[in-house]
Amino acid sequence: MAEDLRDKLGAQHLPLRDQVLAALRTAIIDGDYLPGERLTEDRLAEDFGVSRNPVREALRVAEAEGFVVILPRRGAVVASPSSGTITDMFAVRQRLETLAARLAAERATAADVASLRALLDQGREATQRHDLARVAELNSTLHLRILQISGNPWLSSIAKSLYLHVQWVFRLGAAERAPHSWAEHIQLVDAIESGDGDRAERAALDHLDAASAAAYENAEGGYGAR
Amino acid sequence: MAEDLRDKLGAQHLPLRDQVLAALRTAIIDGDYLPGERLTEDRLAEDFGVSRNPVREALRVAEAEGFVVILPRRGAVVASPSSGTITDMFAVRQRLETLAARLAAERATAADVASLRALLDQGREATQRHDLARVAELNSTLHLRILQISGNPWLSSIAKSLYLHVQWVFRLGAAERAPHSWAEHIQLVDAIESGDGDRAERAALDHLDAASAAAYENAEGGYGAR
DNA sequence: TAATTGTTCTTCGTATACACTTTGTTCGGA
DNA sequence: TCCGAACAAAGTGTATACGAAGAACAATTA
Repeated sequence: MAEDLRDKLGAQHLPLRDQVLAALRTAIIDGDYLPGERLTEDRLAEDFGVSRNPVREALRVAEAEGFVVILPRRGAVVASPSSGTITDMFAVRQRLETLAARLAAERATAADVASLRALLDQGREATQRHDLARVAELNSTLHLRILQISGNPWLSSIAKSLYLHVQWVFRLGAAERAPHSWAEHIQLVDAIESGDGDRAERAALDHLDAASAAAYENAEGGYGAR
Repeated sequence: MAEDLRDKLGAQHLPLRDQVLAALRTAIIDGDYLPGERLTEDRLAEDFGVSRNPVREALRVAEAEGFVVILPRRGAVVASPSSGTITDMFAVRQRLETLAARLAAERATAADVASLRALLDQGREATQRHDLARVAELNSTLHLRILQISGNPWLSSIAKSLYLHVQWVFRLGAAERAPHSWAEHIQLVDAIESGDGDRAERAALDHLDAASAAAYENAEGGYGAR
């Protein structure tokens, strides 16, 4: 990689607040900070080894993204995704990801399709190796890639954020449903390659239906306010 | 999300950062700060009469919302909505607002419908008085109200943010197309009242098509990168 | 027991300091 | 005149300290 060169030129010293935000997000998604848990500024500052300022800025963005709730004069707590919001999230995702699939089908170049197929291959391989973590990672990458191919930045950024939340909820509910979702992925990529928007949309819909059904199986008795 | 908690506890404080954020948003939407304009922290702090901290926190959120772009070590500039993003925004809005209309139709109570009708009446009245500002305001309120009735917080917050951006782009492109949009609004509310999701979705679609067509008429020669 | 008071924790906002980048300017030399 | 390097200015990024005020909880009192 030529990145070491750029590092030397000091081009991108990404601000502490962004590192903190990223760390905070993954900590929440990974369940290191559990829903309802209190996140005082001092504590986070200490956890991440920075001063309070970057922490505060990261918290504001995390609030805007829905990962934490900030109570005036009382500070931040990790948000509690209720089973209600799962339904809501999937309803929105359905509209958004079907659109993404359609746009991707209409705009995908040969190179785009090739990159999707490559991910599919890696996914099949990882599934055979029972490398669940890798499968989940590839799953994300595939979805994000489709969003990117759709070429609509709004769609992309909104769906990306939703997708993170879905991951979060999934992990809280323990199981990842990875194994059988790859068949649907193949359908989806086939449809995108065909350039048929309707077909791509239908494939995305099937995929989401299955995903939301799986989410509900996991969700039984998992969430609840506290 | 957890709004019920909120208004119970930290009643009516309204942190400065939120006031600054609101002021910043409206300043940008109203064109007081023009796209590409540089927003130094000191300047904003002075404009709003606060210190740098609240300003910084507001800026981070404004960045997450897409109103400003923050260049590392160089500060914030007002974002430049290009004509490309208008198409993208309307594509997403179409998916989202049709969903909102459907959900609203399925869930609206008699009181909900009444509040929509009240807005409609006020809108008709304001139109007769040629009070354009008021008409635009009622227009927003109506849409936001429908989102609220949909009962899906994700949908609501995402669409709300998109809606703000649409307003922004509209104002930059000068004209507001308020006058003839009320007929469509009436159709929409009628459909919601009927409880027929399909019909409501169709009405929302018609409305958006008209709006996006109007946006394009305005947009001709309006935007352009700088 | 119920109400009141006090203490403590923590956020919120202000102020200040300083390192480091980026940008703009000036000035000497070809 | 033009070029480039040294220098100065502006502004962000981060840390730290401090006072004010709200909220929670414990202690005290009626």
